[in-house]
Amino acid sequence: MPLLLLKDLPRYECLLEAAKSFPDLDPSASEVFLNLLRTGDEVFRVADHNLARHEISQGRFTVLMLLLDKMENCPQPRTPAELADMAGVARATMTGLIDTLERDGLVKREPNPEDRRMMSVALTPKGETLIRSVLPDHFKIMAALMSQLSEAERKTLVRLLNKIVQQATNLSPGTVVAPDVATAAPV
Amino acid sequence: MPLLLLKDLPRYECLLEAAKSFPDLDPSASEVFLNLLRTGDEVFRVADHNLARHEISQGRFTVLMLLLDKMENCPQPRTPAELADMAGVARATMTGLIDTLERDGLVKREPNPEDRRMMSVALTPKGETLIRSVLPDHFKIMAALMSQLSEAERKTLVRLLNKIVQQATNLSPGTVVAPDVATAAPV
DNA sequence: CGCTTTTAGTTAGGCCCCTAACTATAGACC
DNA sequence: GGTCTATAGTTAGGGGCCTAACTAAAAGCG
Repeated sequence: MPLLLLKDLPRYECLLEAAKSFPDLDPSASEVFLNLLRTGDEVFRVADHNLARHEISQGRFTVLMLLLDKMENCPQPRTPAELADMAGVARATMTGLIDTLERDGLVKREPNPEDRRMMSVALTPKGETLIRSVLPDHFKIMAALMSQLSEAERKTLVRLLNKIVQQATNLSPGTVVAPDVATAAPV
Repeated sequence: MPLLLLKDLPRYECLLEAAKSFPDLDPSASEVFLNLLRTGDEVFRVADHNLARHEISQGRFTVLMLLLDKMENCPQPRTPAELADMAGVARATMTGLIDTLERDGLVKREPNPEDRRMMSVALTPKGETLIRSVLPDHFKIMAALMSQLSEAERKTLVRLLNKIVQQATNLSPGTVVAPDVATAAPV
């Protein structure tokens, strides 16, 4: 839904050509980058389109999934802050999500009597019914999307993706990618 | 920036456990799915964070890149409709992007004298200066993100991603993933 | 106890993204 | 020529995402 990046990926030859005028451009790295964003976007759209048939978005789906406590063995978030952390969004974003979910009667907020700063969020019966009705199709979608990959290929893919995530988290705190970035001329 | 999906990915064992109560759940497929979205999101954030230092977003960056005609050999979009198609967004979205880019003096709209329904969009000198100032860092970011992958791994990754994209585009038109989807009980 | 810092959550404002509906022009066909 | 359809672009309205600023409660500390 979100990404917006070159639906028609530039041809690889074009990247190689462009590399001549941009010394920093690494053609194969750019190719992976673009394909990764594009694939993520495409997969996201397919899953989201299915969820939309049940009138919920990815964000709402994620919140409901996190609150579904019948998933044994998984730690159970209860507060907006925990939900935001696990979903990887800002707390203000989670406030908005819970607002609309509560408006639609899918979750319920209750104040925590022990710490009056905190809220406790829980699924309503209606919310649980909805999320359970969506899950089978969602699982089928995921299985269908990956159906062309062997088990070995899936393992390889996850391993390579994790290498990138690792690198991304290394890069994200400082965000300084090269010495000259800090001293680059202001625009 | 956009995705929102389980920053802390559920443990694989948890998926296996959950598979017992959800027959449609394919654990390895779900694992790939979640890792793919998470990696795409993480990579997107890193790139976006860098672009933000130059006061532009991914969407704006993409539009400016598409308009930068010094990339030889690449077809040159000129109208909002072409830009929208190549960027993979709705035309209304492109209208909004061009609105803000024009407001900031980075692009310019001009009516097409031959077909008065059409507009022609072009970079201003200010826009070209900006995009050129951003590119070196952006290329470095992409290279850094992929620096842990060998050339062979990059090829493998692109190949596997393309398998998924292929499957996603197969699935997207009909979106019916299994026979019982159409006949599922309404919620 | 009172003051400061920290933490939970919300509010305010903005951008990106969508679909649906609308305006205006162009093209096709009688 | 006049209508009917198709196309380009915009507008309207909504959701999700963000950061920054705010309120309220808790916790640390003299």
